[in-house]
Amino acid sequence: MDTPENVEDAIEILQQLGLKEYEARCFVGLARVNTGTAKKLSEITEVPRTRVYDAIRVLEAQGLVEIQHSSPQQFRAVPLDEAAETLRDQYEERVERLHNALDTVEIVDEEEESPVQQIWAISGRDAIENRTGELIDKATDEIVLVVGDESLLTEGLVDTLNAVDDDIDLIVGALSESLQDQVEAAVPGATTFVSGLEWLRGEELVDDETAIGRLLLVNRSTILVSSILSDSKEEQAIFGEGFGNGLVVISRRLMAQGLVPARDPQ
Amino acid sequence: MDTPENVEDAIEILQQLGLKEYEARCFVGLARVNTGTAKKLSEITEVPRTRVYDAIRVLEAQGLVEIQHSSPQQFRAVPLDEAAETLRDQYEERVERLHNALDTVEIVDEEEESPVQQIWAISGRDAIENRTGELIDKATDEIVLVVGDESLLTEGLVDTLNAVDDDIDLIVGALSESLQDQVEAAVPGATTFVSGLEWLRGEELVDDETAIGRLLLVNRSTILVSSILSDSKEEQAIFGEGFGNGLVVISRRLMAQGLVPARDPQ
DNA sequence: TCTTTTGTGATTAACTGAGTGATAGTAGCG
DNA sequence: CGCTACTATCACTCAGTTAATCACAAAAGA
Repeated sequence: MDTPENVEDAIEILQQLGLKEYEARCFVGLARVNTGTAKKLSEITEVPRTRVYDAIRVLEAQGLVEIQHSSPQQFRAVPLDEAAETLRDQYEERVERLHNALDTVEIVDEEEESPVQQIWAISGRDAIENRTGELIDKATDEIVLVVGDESLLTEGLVDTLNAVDDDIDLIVGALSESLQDQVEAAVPGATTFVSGLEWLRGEELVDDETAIGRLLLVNRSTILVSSILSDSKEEQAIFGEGFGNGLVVISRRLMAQGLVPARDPQ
Repeated sequence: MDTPENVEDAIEILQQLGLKEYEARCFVGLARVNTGTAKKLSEITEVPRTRVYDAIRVLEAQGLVEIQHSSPQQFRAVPLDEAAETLRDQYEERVERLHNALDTVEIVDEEEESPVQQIWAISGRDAIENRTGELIDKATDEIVLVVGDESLLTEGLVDTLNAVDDDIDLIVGALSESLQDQVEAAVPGATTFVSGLEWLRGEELVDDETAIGRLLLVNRSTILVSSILSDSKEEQAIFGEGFGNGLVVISRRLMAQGLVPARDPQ
């Protein structure tokens, strides 16, 4: 009995959302019993009974739990949808306040530098997807995108691609035919092709623990390449701007090797 | 110089969003300078230089910062909108995973109890507003709402009220004429009135430090009363269901005293 | 009245994060 | 080259927080 898989998951997620361990355990406990006393909760959640009260109070203050002030006190969790909504509201408020606070100070000192060879690293699926979207939105001439994994072809990405202006060349590659089919179906406006990316093998650019993620070249001058660590599944990317950028050299090589149906190799 | 008002605010908010102090300081620092080295950041943010690297790495892993692996390393913050979007994505993912995890276990034991006199307490503006919305959505016959403060008449509440079915009596009271006017303008379908809520004075129900928040009676059987602590501005509510509920007795009293244009007192 | 349960507060232990110093690797410069 | 200054990483201390346990008073039930 006790602590099924998902219960532990839920507790962990709640902690990521900012709750303490006891608070998370108590909330999950309440989500399982509709209503309960400190004693009952303590038994279910393995939280010391005397600490349940504190945890519940915090949860109550956050609007996640209701308290019935009888003796013994009864507790119950707010319905999950409501709780999620409350957390979301809280989050949105904070982001907005952050936005306001930073907007008013971002005006700062500093003389400009003009570095030439900038290559930046970013991590995280969400961040990379957002950056991909930004770059696509800002394209004026040409977009070359190679998608390395099915899971990267998200709804958001598809929407972004379909919103691309007609007079921009949109070329989307895939690592397999099935992926290509998916791309073709989802993004009718794109020219698609299949690329094995064999050029990556035999190079020291990528080792066995790394799978190709995505590859984006915008206007021949901005490029983003990502990989997915096979163990952690985390996505990492490097990103370069400027025509003279070293990364762009790599992209030229891609062209030269016929990876991409280049139309005008310089 | 150093640490303008808003910078401190931003740092605090970022911490609420889950960042550590150093991480928050570094992010805000980067938001101010576009690009910087550890040394520069250390000067701006007052974070020990040797700790900047750790903080930045964490930020990078979360997709909030980009790193240029040169020597010296260069850091820069992801554009604010992008960062906010990334944080939002992260949040949504977590809530969804939480949803999934709890949905599959919420099926739990427990025999039912049938308590009669349940009065529950909930706290927090967002939570109470959500609960208010839920109750209004579920109304079938009558909604009586008294809004005690202008700040509570939020966009969300207005939308909820305007979505109420036509054949449900919707009666909205306000504490002042100006508030009433606002209500009338925002919710054309409602019958409005002004109530001074003087009945509260002279009772021991509310002390000087507490202002009336909202008062909601749905179908004559579910009631929610909230107050706003004048010092902390925190909203607290009590909430009762069931016709025989003691709170409903209070609502009858409201009716009897003509607070609400009752149509059928008993 | 007595016993059990319930709620609160105090106390300790374990941990995490803030702050500091030591050290190895890297640039620049004579 | 070889020096110095700087950069990046690591190891460590100290403080504040959180987890965990205990002691005790108030309340409930017998």
